[in-house]
Amino acid sequence: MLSRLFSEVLPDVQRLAADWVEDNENEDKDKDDHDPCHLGDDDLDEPLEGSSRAESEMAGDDDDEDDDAEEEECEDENSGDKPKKRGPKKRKMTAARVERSKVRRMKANARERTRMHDLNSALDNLRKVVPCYSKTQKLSKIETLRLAKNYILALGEILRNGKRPDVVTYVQMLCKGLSQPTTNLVAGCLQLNTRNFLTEQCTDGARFHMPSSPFSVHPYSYRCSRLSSPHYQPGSGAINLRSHSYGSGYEAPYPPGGTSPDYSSPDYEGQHSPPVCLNGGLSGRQQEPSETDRNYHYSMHYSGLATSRPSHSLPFGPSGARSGGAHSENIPPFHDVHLHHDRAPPYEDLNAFFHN
DNA sequence: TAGGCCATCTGGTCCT
DNA sequence: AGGACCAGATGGCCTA
Repeated sequence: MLSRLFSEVLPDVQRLAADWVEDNENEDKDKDDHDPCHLGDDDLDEPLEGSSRAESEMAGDDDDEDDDAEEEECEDENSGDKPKKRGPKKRKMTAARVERSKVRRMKANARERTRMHDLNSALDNLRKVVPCYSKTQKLSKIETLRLAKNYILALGEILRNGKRPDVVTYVQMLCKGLSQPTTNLVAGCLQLNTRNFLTEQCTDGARFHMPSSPFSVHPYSYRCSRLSSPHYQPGSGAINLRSHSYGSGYEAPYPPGGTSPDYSSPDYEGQHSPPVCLNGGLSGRQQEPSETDRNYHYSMHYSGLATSRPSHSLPFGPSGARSGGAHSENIPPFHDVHLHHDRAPPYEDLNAFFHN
């Protein structure tokens, strides 16, 4: 791959290098006739000089002897009346050296690209395991990290308390510090009307009570691979998401404290069949849904999504209450308001969530 | 058009 | 010495 890249680019690099050297030499003649070994201010090769040989060998460079000869010549001229400078010798930028430098830089660039691709790949994997996964409308990197952090804290809080929070509490925990679009997205994924949600947040400060969710959705009624769990009673008070017109591109979060997605289960359709739908009121980096997406899109409407209230005004903003862990003093108490899930989640299930 | 997000390039630093 | 990692700069794309 790299070798192919080099073979494709090398001729251009050589040509560019030759041009560059030619230009440089012309400039040198204009302003530095007295110093044939002058290196311009834009001599970017200096810090990378150390690795030149290995890479020149890689590039099949045969000009090293010439380079050395030129260096010697250069040093001889320097050894005149000027005092000798310590440290590494300044080397003249020959065409071969410029070429090697560019090859080195290209290799470094390729590595950096690969590294960033790996990083992005890891971020994609993270997006798949945090709430609201979407193939078409990805969370930004920073929002993914924030949501992941909140998700971990929320799950930890559930573990600690042994109780499941109501959906509003859960969403609020997830949305701490998130941008407005992401907050909308998360709330939408939980099928929560964000108008109520946000109003509740802002009128009740860091502590809040359970609002009446317009959908009466229990947070643990998301698609769950372990519906056979004795603790789960499908269709009992919670929206059966399976009967929904899935496909907004969003993946609901796994039931917090409930069950883990069983990727091996045929029931679990992974990230490809999101459970809830939004109406496009998200203001984030949205892409036009594909025709396929539209087929199962927008079955719900969140009229309150386009609120102009900045996210940082929310009581759970970055400077506001924090959740989870030892810094949970502002965590609202969890409420169990749904009849069919009003018992603490079995810890086996919780553990299964982390070890699926 | 401004702002957000992203990919890429680049040079510096640190580590093995 | 070479690679990994990092942060700054830059330009493109998209959306409000």
